[in-house]
Amino acid sequence: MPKLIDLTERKQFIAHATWKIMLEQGMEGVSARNIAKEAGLSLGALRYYFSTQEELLLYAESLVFEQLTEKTNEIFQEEKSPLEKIIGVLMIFLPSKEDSDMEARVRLIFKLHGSNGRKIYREEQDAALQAVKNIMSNLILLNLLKKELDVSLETDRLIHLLDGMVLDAMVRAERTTRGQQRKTIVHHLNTICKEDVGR
Amino acid sequence: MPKLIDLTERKQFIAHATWKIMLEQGMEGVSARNIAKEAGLSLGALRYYFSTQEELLLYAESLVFEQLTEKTNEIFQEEKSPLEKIIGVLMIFLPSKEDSDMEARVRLIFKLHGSNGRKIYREEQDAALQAVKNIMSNLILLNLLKKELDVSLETDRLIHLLDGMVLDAMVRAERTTRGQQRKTIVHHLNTICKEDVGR
DNA sequence: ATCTATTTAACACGATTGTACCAAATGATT
DNA sequence: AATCATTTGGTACAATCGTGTTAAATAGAT
Repeated sequence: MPKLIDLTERKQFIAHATWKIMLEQGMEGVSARNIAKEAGLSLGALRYYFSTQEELLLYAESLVFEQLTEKTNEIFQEEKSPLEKIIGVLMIFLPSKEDSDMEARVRLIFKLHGSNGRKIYREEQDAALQAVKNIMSNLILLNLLKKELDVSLETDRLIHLLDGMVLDAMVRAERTTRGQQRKTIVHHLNTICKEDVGR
Repeated sequence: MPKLIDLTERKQFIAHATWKIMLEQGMEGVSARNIAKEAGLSLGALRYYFSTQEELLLYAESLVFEQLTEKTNEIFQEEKSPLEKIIGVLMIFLPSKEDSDMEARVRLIFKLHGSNGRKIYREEQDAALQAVKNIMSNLILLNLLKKELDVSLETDRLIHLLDGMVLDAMVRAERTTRGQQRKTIVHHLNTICKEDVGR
């Protein structure tokens, strides 16, 4: 009796429409009507999947984490050198005009949005922070990190650099290229690693 | 016949009320009524100083630049070592729970807000970017910068680090201390400077 | 064909939005 | 004391907001 519509697939579709509005109009534009229009649904249909706006936003935010984490895991499973994997993972969180994925941009909007109101920032829900922590652990295990470094300080510095680059890419969309981003990342890794990071 | 109310002082007061709302409720909370209530004014009074909401926002944004630039100039005129000045300037752009100034936080909100719609990001209106550029110039003139470095890349890396730290301070307000911020800044400067940066 | 879960459409409600207009109040100048 | 530009408070409007309710339409399983 259930219809053939995959419920989670539909919810994801709506969440993606929400992301698009967040990117084009900011949080001010996130209204049930705007989202319904963007998704090509009626108000009632939207309300069928998400009974309240807060529920929709929570889902849209958790989906960012899920998709970014999945991308990260995929890269880690590829067959490359450890450093190439690390670079690849970091690039996931950097948006550019060359790729149309929204996760990286939306992550930053949600991160800043959390600073308002009473909603608290949950570190374990920040895919980028978790990825950076993993990367730092790997660098230690591989004995690639310069010995005298303060690991927690370097972790912070890397996540801050990442967030700053995302903000820059969003603000200067057309002027930022993937190559420049990679160059910056590689250079930063070189300053904290013993051996020369590839390329 | 003009009344004794200083017009620009009044406009600044309203702009500061706007900042407060931006910090507490985000851009979604920025409405004429909210601002009027926060400033203790009536709708009509608010409209007397700013005939339109866009005009108010433009003024509030330009005021961020003005006040941050003024703070920067003040530090540069103090009698300290060049490196202490540089550190002091960078700290201006880092908010913390210890200081109640809003400029640094509001700057980031405006910067991200500019990514929506067709409003373009103007580099020369980003007080932090201008400060970092000045700092890099000074480092070169003082011959403190490591020679092999790519200056424009290091400029980017520093502004990105700064923006990332601001975002972090806003999101993890209570957990970030001024000392940690200074430590991070000093460490980063040490990685790009020849001599040891003080303290 | 019938049943049932899913999906859509349409409308109503109170609240809030930006903008606008106007009468009253204010205070320095005459 | 009289004058008048400046400043303020109050009200009004059309539009949009989130939410809720209702009935109709749809489509797959039986």
